[in-house]
Amino acid sequence: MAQKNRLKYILLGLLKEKKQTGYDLAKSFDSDIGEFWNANHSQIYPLLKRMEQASLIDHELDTVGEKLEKKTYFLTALGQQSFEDWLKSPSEMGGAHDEFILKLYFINDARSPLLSTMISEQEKYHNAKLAQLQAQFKAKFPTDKEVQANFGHSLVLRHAIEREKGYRSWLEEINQTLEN
Amino acid sequence: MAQKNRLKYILLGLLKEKKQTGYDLAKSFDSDIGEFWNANHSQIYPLLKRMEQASLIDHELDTVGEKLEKKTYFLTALGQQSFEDWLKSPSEMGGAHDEFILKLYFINDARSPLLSTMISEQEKYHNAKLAQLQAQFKAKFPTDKEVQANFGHSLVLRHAIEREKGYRSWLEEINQTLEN
DNA sequence: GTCGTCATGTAATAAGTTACATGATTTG
DNA sequence: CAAATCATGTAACTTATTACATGACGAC
Repeated sequence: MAQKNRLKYILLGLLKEKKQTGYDLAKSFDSDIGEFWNANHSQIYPLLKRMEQASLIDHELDTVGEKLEKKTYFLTALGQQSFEDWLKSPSEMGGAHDEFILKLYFINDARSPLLSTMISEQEKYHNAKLAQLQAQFKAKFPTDKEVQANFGHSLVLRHAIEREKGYRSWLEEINQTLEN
Repeated sequence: MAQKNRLKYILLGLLKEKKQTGYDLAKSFDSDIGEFWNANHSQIYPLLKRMEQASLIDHELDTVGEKLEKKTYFLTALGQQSFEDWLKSPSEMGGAHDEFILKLYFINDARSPLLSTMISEQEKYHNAKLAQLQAQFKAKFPTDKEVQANFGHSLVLRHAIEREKGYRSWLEEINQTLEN
């Protein structure tokens, strides 16, 4: 995808919240934001360099132990501005990528023997996912105080939870249709 | 995305349903399947060539009018097999790309003045989208007969509809939270 | 002292977008 | 006869994945 460089803005956003290393940034995609975007360190490190050349970010060198140097990146004024501009720009829609749905699209016979295993595989996955997200929400937002302090984060998690609930009920609906 | 060549399987699936040209295939992404994947003709034409070299598909030349030649592609036995194998393989999860949610993630102050316009922009879009999808469903699947004949298609559309409903109620939920 | 994690990079390849380029046919 | 659509392709570029490569630090 030669897209609109969304990763750049994600990194700016993450760095705006807290100055951190490329390694830290890469880990961010393991939870929360990972529900809606992903990136590997091999994509992040070169991009950070380019962003620094573009004066969007800068870094300081911190030494851990004796030798290990790490680069802690932070936003410049230009980076701040660029990020705000992105937030204000209209959001582009679409881009859902779901391989299971892709497959379903091609199964036009409701009696296909493939359906039952495919669906139960999905149910298993999405049930686990839902449980995991709900646990995550409870852990991160136990009271309203945490929600207030991280409103955006909470909304995104809630969206992921709603998505999974919707997915699950859609799968159930399919099962019911199949039973008739 | 150096992914798992999902487009290849989509093209195989579409060609399995009906032999058609690259141009036709490109148009398929304007509706239905476009809810879950997209591709341009500039990606499709070269891929068709490679798929033909790999003996997954073959083509016949049809002449339209006096001069215009079009290549009508169809599956080979190998292509059939490759497609069936894909259907049977486990589906990989994740890959939702939603720029609006990405932005929300970074708006951690519930009082941000950006929120209201962003949300109403989204409501407008998703309401329109929902209406469009529902109209599409009614047009393509007016009775149970059509659903039976194109079960997979109907499920995918239903999923898109459920997705939009979920999105809408999530946005409403946000509005309610904001009013307090 | 080794195993897991921290930490940073590059290279090769694949996938996807945008722009360039051309020409025929159909519809109004 | 002009505009929309049909039809096919290439080129340049960006984005993303997988694999290769190295080494330090911390905990047990």
